[in-house]
Amino acid sequence: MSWGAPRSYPRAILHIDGDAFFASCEVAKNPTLRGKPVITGKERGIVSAATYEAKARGVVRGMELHEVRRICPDAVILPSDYETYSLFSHRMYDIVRRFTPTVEEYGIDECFAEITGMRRAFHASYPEIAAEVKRTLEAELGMTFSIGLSATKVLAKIGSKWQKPSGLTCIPLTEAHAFLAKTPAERVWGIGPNTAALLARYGVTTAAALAAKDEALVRARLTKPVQELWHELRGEAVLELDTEGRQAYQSISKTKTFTPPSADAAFLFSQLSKNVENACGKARRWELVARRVSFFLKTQDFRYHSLELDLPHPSALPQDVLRVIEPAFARVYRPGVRYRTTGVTLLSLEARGQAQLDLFGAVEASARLERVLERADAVAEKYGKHTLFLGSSFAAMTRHAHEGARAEAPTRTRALFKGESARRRLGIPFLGEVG
DNA sequence: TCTGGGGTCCTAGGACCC
DNA sequence: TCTGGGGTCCTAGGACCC
Repeated sequence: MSWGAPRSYPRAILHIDGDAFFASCEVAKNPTLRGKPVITGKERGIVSAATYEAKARGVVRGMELHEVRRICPDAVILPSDYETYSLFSHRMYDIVRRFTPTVEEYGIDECFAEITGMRRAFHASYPEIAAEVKRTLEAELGMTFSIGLSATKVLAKIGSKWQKPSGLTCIPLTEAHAFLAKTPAERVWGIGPNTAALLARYGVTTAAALAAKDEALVRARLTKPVQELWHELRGEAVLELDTEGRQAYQSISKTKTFTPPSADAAFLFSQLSKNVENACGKARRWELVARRVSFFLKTQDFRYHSLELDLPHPSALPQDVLRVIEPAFARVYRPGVRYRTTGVTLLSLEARGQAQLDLFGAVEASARLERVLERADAVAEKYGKHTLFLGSSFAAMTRHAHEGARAEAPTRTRALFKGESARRRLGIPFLGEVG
């Protein structure tokens, strides 16, 4: 800024981050846990979140639970309770919105908030407002938060990470350089391992070095996301807060990793079929239909092989999606190659009601199926998710199925019903009879 | 964190079309 | 038919985030 010294806060943006959020929610929910090493993730067998008491004993994210029990025998290990975490998350957003309407919900445990121009209203400086937000959150939610205050989102993010837990780090532009000099490039929001490696080739290993780079070089050699970071690190806000929240999903995906990896076509297709069923179920819950679908197989060495396809008409029915994937499967699958993960993504989503009619009545035919699926969804809700599934998903539902399954082209999608008595009671036909 | 699941956005190159 | 240039659209894959 050649025209003068930078103002401390041309914009005032907070980044607010819940400390050890899932574990903290458990403590807030059950105060007798306070002060104890508490861990969530029991259902996965690895640590999802750990309180600072647990971290002090050497527990880290991703650690296996038997290891946790060895190094910290008195750890309280709990299953994840996402409904509670989501509730606390919304309470956090609502509290912050009492201070400013400009709040971006970003992840379950964090948000951005802009308080530019609000000093007069609060009769307080920006750091004082930030401190009051922090105090209020902690008093009302019973957990601690780490907050960063600066002129851009990227700088505020650096601030909230600066001191954890329960930190309040203010980075006025007049002092930004000292912070950036101590921030490794790869710790900047938006710089991952690949970009960090690229920057290192230009001699850039700290945030300060990136901010100091010549604009011409940045424009010519670096990607748009990095160019935006360059502006943000220099105190020029180019990433605006998104206060709209999620209007709709851009895509819905379901993936599954299995061990050991498999080269069995029938098994892999049945995994994809299950992915399709799950993704379609989510789409129907959101009353969305997809125009396109992509699926992938991931090899043992983490290479993706994928294909993106049009659906004949917008749909959230697994049968419609599988009819498109089935003939394309062979274009992706290579015999003899072992795959570790399958995945399906529904794309070009739109609200269910606005699906256009096509000339051949496919929509009407689907509508009949849809009614059946609605009943099936009701069964799932009542009796559990795996009561009812497509015949093509069968191998995936059966333990060790791939060891015995034959590697031949997947058969037509046919329904299979496990809970015969429940089916009769609810008057649900076999899916295959209807399709 | 040698690697789980669910997302978003960007980009390079090919196809297609004047 | 060859040559050239340039635009748009599509898609596979990359990169990053929580």
